[in-house]
Amino acid sequence: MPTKRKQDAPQNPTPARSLGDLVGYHLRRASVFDLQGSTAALEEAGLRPISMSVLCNIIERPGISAADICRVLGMQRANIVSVLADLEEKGFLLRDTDKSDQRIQRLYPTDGGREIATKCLALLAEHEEHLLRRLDASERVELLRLLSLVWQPLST
Amino acid sequence: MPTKRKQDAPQNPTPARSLGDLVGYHLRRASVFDLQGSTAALEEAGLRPISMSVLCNIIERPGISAADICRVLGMQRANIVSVLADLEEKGFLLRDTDKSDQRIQRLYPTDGGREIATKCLALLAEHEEHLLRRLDASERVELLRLLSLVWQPLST
DNA sequence: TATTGTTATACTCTATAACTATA
DNA sequence: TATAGTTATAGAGTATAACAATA
Repeated sequence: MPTKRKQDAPQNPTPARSLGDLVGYHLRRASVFDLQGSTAALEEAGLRPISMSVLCNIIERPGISAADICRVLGMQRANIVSVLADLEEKGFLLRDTDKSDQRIQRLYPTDGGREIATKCLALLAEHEEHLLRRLDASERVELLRLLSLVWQPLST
Repeated sequence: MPTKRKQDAPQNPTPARSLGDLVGYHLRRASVFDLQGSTAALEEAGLRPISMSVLCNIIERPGISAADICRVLGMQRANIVSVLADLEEKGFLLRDTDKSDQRIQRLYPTDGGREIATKCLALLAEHEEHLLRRLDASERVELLRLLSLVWQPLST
C-alpha cells in the first residue's frame, strides 16, 4: 500500500511552463533579497549573517561544540574556524576545553556577545519588517511555517 | 495621513528571540536545500541553474539582449558572458547583432535549446516534487505567492 | 555622455582533502 | 577506527573597474 501524501500531490509532477512557475526560482530570488538586506543591517554591528547565526547558537545552547554548530547550521567544520576566531577576537565568546574529552572546545557567550546578539536581532527585525512589508501578520506566520516544512528534516 | 499596511504589521517590529523566529533564516535554509537539489537535477542535462535561467529567458523572450536578461535576473553583465559562451558552444542559442543598434546582440534559442529547456523543466519539476513533498497543492500555490510578494518590485 | 558586450580581478561562500590530537 | 579542530586549497557565485565599439 503506497504512502499517501497530505493531499493528492501529482504523482507525475507537472513540468513548469516557465521559470516563474518554479517555487525554487522565487525561493532563490527572495533569499538573495533577504541576504543583501541582512548583510547591510548587520554591518552596523560589525557582524556577518553567518557569524550572527553561529553566535545565536552559542547563546541558545551554551557549551555547544563547533562541530555541533556545524551540524545544526549545515555547514562544514573547516568553514566555521575563521568565524569563531573572529567572534573570539571581538570578545563575544569564550572557549573551554572539555575536561572529559579534550578534543572538544565548549563554547560560551560573553556578556558582550549576548549584548551584540540582542542588538543584531533588533536590526534584523527591522530588516524583516521591510522584507515582509507586503505580507500581513498571518501571512508572515504562514510563510515561516511553509519554509520550515521545506527544509527541516524533522518528523521523518 | 500615513499609508496603511494590509493588516497592522507592527510599527515597532518585535525583535525575534532566536534564529528560528527569523523568516530570513528559513528562507536561506530552504533556498540552499533547493539549490543543491536543482544543481543535482540539472547535472544530468549538463546545465547549471543559472544557465537554465538564462536559457529560459531567451526562450520566453526570443531576441532579448544579454543586458536585459541581466536586468530581469538581477545579475551583473560581466557574469553572463561565460554563461552565454557555454550555451552557445553547446548549440543552444544563436546571436544576431541588431541591425539598427550594433551594440546589441539579439539572442535566440535553437531547437536543441528548446528541447534541453523542456527536459530541464521536467527534471526540475521532479525535484520540486521532493522539495515540496510536505506541502499540499494549495500550500504550494500559497508559498509561491508569498515568495513573489517578498522579492518582486512589481506593483509599487 | 550613456549603453553593450567584454576582460580582468577580487572577494565571499562553500567543498574537499589531509593533518594532529584525542578518544 | 572515528571524531574535533585546524590548515590549505579549489571551486562556484558575485561585485567593481575599465575598455572598445556604438549610440
